[in-house]
Amino acid sequence: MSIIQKQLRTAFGAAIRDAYSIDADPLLATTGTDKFGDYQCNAAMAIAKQLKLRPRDVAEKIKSCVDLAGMAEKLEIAGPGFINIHLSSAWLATKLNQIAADPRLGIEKTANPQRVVIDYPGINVAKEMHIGHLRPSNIGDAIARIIEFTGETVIRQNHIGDWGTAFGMLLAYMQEDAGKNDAALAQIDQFYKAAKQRFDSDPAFADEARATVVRLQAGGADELARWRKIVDISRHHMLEVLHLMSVQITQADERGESFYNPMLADVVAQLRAKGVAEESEGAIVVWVKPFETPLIIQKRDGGFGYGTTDLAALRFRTTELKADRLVYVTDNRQRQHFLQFTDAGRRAGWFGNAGYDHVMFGTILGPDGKPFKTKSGESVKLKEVLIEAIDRARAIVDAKNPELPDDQRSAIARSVGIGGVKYFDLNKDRLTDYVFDWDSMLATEGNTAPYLQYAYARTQSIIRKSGVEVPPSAQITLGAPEEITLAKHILRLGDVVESVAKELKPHVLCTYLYELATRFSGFFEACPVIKSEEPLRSSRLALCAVTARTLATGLDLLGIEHPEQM
RNA sequence: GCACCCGUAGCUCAGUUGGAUAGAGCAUCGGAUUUCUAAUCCGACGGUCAGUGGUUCGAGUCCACUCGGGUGCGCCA
Repeated sequence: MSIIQKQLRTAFGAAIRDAYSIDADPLLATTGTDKFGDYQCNAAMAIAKQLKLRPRDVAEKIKSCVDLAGMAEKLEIAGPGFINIHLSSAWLATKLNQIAADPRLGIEKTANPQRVVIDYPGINVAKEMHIGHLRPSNIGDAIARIIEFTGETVIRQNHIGDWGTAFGMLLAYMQEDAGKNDAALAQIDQFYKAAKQRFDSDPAFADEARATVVRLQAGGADELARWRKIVDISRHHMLEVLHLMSVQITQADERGESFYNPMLADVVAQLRAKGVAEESEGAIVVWVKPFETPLIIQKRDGGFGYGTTDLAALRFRTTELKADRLVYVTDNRQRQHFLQFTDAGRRAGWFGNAGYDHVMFGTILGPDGKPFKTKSGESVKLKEVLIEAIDRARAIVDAKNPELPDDQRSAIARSVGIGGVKYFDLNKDRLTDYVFDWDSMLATEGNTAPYLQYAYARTQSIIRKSGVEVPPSAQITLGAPEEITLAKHILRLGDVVESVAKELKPHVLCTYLYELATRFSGFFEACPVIKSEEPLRSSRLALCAVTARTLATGLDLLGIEHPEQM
């Protein structure tokens, strides 16, 4: 929960009630610029309009009624009726000391935890992970961590693509040669492409592929065994890559499309019974308002598609998993499909009271501004990208800090390389497409992971050199402007976390952390710590320690590591 | 044809339920270092917020239309 905003909101809400006997939103906001103070209450204009009074008079009245209990140094009325709030540095210091003593930095867990089902990263089986899996893995993971941190019960669902007609052609292709059955994933990836080519060009093979799907879906023992083998190989690879990029997904989170297969017929039957679905051109479909093409629930040949699976999963999550909130992390290209199947699900009554968020994101582009592909037009393998990130980071570490032991440089390179890729991806609003650019990701200047990690390493360096074993619990006093600026920012973490958990926009947390790092750098330049006399030394050391924990907490929530030294 | 997303500084992007003189970074230029890690900091330059009209105390933000870019749309996922 927030520390500053919540108190201000309560105080101004009460003041408005005292002054006008109405409940109005205090319309609290940060000022954005220091000269207007730290926060502002913008309620006076709205209330003045509602009650037909003069805004400045309303602002005066609110100001005279509000009791901030020492929070503010002064309140000023400006412009048409803004009430600017300048926080008191003594009050800030008190609050900062409170959160410094709290393992969760003063951020309370929610009183009534919700069950939040998060669907990510939705990887397809039988193919190596590629660059397209970076964003759902990364964004979904950050969102899961953040929501979990607020105290909600997070249920991760890795809705892998482990079912469907593609497996028919893959199994049929592999069946042609017994040797292919022991293939590794890299080969299966090749088989998949070859099988698809055969499927498109060879009608006899296509028929065999379709027949194989039917046998698989009917539970044919041989087909099932070979299918399981492919899934196992794929899972091994998937978990390895996700682990390499520090994504918190385990096999226990896996609930693939195949899981829902036994429910699909019932889903269709229910939708027909409820009058949501109808027959059209031999298929069973659901028509959704503005769209000219329907959602197909059952194909003319009797088979089911992903729309049916998504509906089955929706129903499963609200009924069996008892979800209070459903979060889906997918490409924005699936927007229409999500509008369609969620509308169908809503009409069927399968949402219950659960909230719903479709977390969409844009495309990663290559240097040419088109979706990122290799020169030959192949998809870029995610594992290779991650390895290259680590290699590039290693070269930077070697150049900057050659005296560190070899294994430590390797560990730093991993944190910086992976962190650089992840932060670059999280740092922008999700919907913007971006060009994959190594130099920008791994730059040590600007709003990048290495800059944040460096700031953290500096906090640790000071603490290390201070000779104090345990981070000091000394009282923080705020004197220098850089100290006050830093303190104000630290105290905003709760507001930011709350906002990100609600809006599901990790880039807001990135911006917060970047500003935190710049403010720490300003403090670092202007305020000597170790060289200062007591009690200033201990106070500043404690300020470093709480800054460090704030940075570390934020980076943890983004799934980005923070080495002690760089 | 139908639908969705986007358009802000030379470049990459922020801009919280509508709030004050639209902010950062990169690049460019100019400064700071016998350092607590310079993987740093300070300053300068840089804007018809694609356009037009509307809503109101107030619009980058909301509404309508236009232009421009991207994407998705019956039996694949």
